[in-house]
Amino acid sequence: MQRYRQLQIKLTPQRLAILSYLNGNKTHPSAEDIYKAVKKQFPTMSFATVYNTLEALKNRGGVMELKIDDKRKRYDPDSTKHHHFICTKCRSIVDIFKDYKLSLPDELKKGFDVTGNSIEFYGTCRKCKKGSEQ
Amino acid sequence: MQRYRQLQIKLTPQRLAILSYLNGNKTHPSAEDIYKAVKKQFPTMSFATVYNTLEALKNRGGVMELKIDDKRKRYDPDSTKHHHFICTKCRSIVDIFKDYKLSLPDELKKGFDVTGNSIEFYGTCRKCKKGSEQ
DNA sequence: GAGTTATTTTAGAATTATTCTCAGTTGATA
DNA sequence: TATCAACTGAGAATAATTCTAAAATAACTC
Repeated sequence: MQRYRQLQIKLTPQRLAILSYLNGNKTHPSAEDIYKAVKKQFPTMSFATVYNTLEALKNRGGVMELKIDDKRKRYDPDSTKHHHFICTKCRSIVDIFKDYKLSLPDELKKGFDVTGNSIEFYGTCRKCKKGSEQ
Repeated sequence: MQRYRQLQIKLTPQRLAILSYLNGNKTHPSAEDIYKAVKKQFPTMSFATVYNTLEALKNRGGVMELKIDDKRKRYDPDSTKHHHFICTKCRSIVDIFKDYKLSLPDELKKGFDVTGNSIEFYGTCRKCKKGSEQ
């Protein structure tokens, strides 16, 4: 919870429930996933609160917004630099921790400042591969 | 136009106008951009036609759907393998043609089949960099 | 611990991108 | 040039997200 104090946001019970749901969560949930989970504890929870909290966290680096799903935004509580593998069969998302050193092609090197990059791998995950081999 | 015949879709005047707008277009337009542009020639053009055509093209590899913009889908008529640079100041998107050989970290290598990857670079583009140096 | 205040919560409305519907039209093929 | 599956288009439907404004409250001060 120390971590949350550092966020410098008002710690309401609703926000703590959202933070606790996100903490260590590797499923890359959507706003709706979060809403549904937290609504169990706080039946009056509204989407506005979910989105407000996510916005506040985003601005403070407490969560990353992923544009991986073309239907809805997904959120990743791990804001340390990493990439993603997306299974094209089951749509699951796996974190990839590896520091790829990527530089722009020579003709763009001058003039462009690169501050970061994000890689998405596509393919078949372990589970789906096993499943199809049966 | 030879290229379009190969797509095996019915070539209606509306579709030809969309194809002609997309052909060589490096702006990564949204459905609305396409709609507005083509509506000039075909005032009765509807969004349904734009989306139908994009769907048909997508399925045949004639266009790529980009999840680069968190507000709306963007479309890229260049479906050859390439990556993108997104300027965090002016939001412009620049194509990056370079074949980065990326492999998963060792612990994921077995079990995962990678069929492709997509890289987004973030930073300041040439124009914005120049602008801020004035 | 009580008072103050700026921030947050919430229900519901509003907005926006995308998809759907279905009647009327048309490109492609024979 | 007739046929028909595929396409167009106006508008309605859907779904994710944002906005609104009144009531509630966390955090700060004394």
